[in-house]
Amino acid sequence: MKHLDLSEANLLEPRLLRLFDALFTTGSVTKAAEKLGQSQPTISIWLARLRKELDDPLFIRSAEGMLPTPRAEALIGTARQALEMLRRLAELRSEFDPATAKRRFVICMTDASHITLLPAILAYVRRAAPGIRIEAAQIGGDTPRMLQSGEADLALGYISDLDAGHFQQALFPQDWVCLANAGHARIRDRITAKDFRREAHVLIRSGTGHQLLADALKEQQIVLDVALELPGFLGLPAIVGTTDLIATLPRHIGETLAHYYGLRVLDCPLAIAGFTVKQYWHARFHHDPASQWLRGVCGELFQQQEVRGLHRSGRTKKRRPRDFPS
Amino acid sequence: MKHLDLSEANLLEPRLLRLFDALFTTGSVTKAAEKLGQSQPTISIWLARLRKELDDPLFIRSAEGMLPTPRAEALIGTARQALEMLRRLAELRSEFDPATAKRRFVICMTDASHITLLPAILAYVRRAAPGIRIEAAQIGGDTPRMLQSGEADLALGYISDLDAGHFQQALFPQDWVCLANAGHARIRDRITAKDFRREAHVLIRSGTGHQLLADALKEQQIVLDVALELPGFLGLPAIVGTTDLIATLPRHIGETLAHYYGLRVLDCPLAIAGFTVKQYWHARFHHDPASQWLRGVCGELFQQQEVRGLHRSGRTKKRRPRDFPS
DNA sequence: TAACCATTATTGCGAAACGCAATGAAGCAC
DNA sequence: GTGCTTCATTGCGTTTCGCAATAATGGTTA
Repeated sequence: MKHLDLSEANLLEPRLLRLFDALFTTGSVTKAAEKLGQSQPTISIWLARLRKELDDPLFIRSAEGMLPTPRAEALIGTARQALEMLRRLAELRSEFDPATAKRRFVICMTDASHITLLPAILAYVRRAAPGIRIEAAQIGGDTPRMLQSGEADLALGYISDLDAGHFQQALFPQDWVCLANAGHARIRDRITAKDFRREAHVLIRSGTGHQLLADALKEQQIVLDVALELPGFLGLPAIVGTTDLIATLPRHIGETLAHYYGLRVLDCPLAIAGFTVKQYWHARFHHDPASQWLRGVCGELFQQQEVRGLHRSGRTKKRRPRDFPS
Repeated sequence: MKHLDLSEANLLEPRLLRLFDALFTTGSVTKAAEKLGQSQPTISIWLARLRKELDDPLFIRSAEGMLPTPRAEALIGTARQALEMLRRLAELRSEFDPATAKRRFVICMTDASHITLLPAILAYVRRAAPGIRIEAAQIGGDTPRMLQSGEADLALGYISDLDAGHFQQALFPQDWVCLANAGHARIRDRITAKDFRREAHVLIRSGTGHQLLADALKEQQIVLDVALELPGFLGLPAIVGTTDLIATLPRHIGETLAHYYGLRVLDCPLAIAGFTVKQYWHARFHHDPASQWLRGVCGELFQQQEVRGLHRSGRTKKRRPRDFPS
């Protein structure tokens, strides 16, 4: 053993504390052995070690049994306190009871999720965990750092190239749909590729899929007639519902908006890469009961059967990502 | 290992507490290893053990180093308290400062010692340990039990057949002298065996040596003219100083009384077994600093050069009595 | 005083645990 | 993809452990 700071040497091990307590209580090495589940010779050796470490005989043999010395009497109180502290440490459990807990969860998500996911989360939480508050934060380049630091508890959406130290769980896949005015003059039950090129369009310049749509258009050398670009989804339903403009969106947000605003949902004629909406959290919180509960809720609400399971981010080679190290 | 009460299992050893603290502080297994004086692989193994015992990863590797989990943050306070308690236990020293201590010492002794020993003890203690109170108790058959229980701290005198578990230290030897009136009509500078038989005597029916004197008289078939028997020493000087009675006493008490009351000290013509005055204490208190101080004082005051050393009571065979077991 | 009993202390040994050099794996920068 | 730092794992010599067997101790009894 390398050199130790002397003030750090010779702290009593729990078994010696237990011995001290048992011997003080019983006055017998034999009885203490029984109490501690060891043999009598073993306990005699432990006593020798305890005597050496405390530099005192501690207990003296007599007709009445092993009697404590003044030093044993002086130390027993502190020894028992130390034992109690160690027991407390062993017994401390992390628990999270949604019915009674009071705390705030910060969930990073896109604007679209405010419409597609947040209402269901909120409804669930208000019913099952009245003391819980939800805060939505913008998903973006800062999201991984926020997850690691604990500023954010969860991220919902699609994050490419997430670095190590995070877990992710697939919720549901996304392909693409077109929205049109229910009373559109030319587009009835389906939209052809020719229609798609001819009609005027409204685009959303934000959100996860925006870049995927742009990539697909470029790749297929299609130039759309973009009559309107919006920074978010706020005015979109009103625009599509009162004009003949076409909107191309991920299915989930598209079907949701169509449902609420009486719009028509059409299969998108353009081949656009799909993606999977996932939930992400940092490995620090993997075992945290509160974190486990929250992502359990989201899993229950949004996960489809065919995407069950979870993944650890980052490169992995031979071995599967571990629940935790060692 | 035999079956243990499950609630007693898995208390953290001090080295794991130290690791927890060091890792929380440094955020690095390598730095924690340096701090704890172990190699990095060793500390990594300890961390694995800590993780298993607390059922949590505790620290997650990141670019910023090893970051604590919520469970680590929840437990670190209690872990540090436990460490502090163990350090306090290790650092607790028994000390006794005569200049400041306030307590009572009970010393068992004979009546004679009230005259021969107690004044010197009292004078010393009042000067060197003003907060100390001395209580004299009667030495007798109950003395060993009182020493063991702590009711008495020390015994001064001669105890035959003291059982195991006690220490003893010789102070001074005792032989016998005769006291006579300084103006005695017939006894001048010496008393012959003939004088001894002819003269009238005063006897003390108590004290350590009384039985030894009786044994010697019986053994030598001498019948003394006992004009007076006293239960104690209280009236003895007045009797011897105003009559022609002879008193036969152990030398120390004899010379002390002669000095105070102007009596004549004569070598005793009768062969009486001598004995050694000792101090006795129980093994429970052997290392107690307060007990050590008190018997150091008595040793300093009363011990003569030729009787230095100490003995453990009770039968011993092959090995010398141990300072303490093991 | 010797024998006996219960309890504590010690010895010798097979088994278990430990610490670390060497090396693999992980995370990140270039 | 390479290189660097740090954490995790492996294999092995060394140390420590628990206990059966037994010695020693303290006290009682005949």
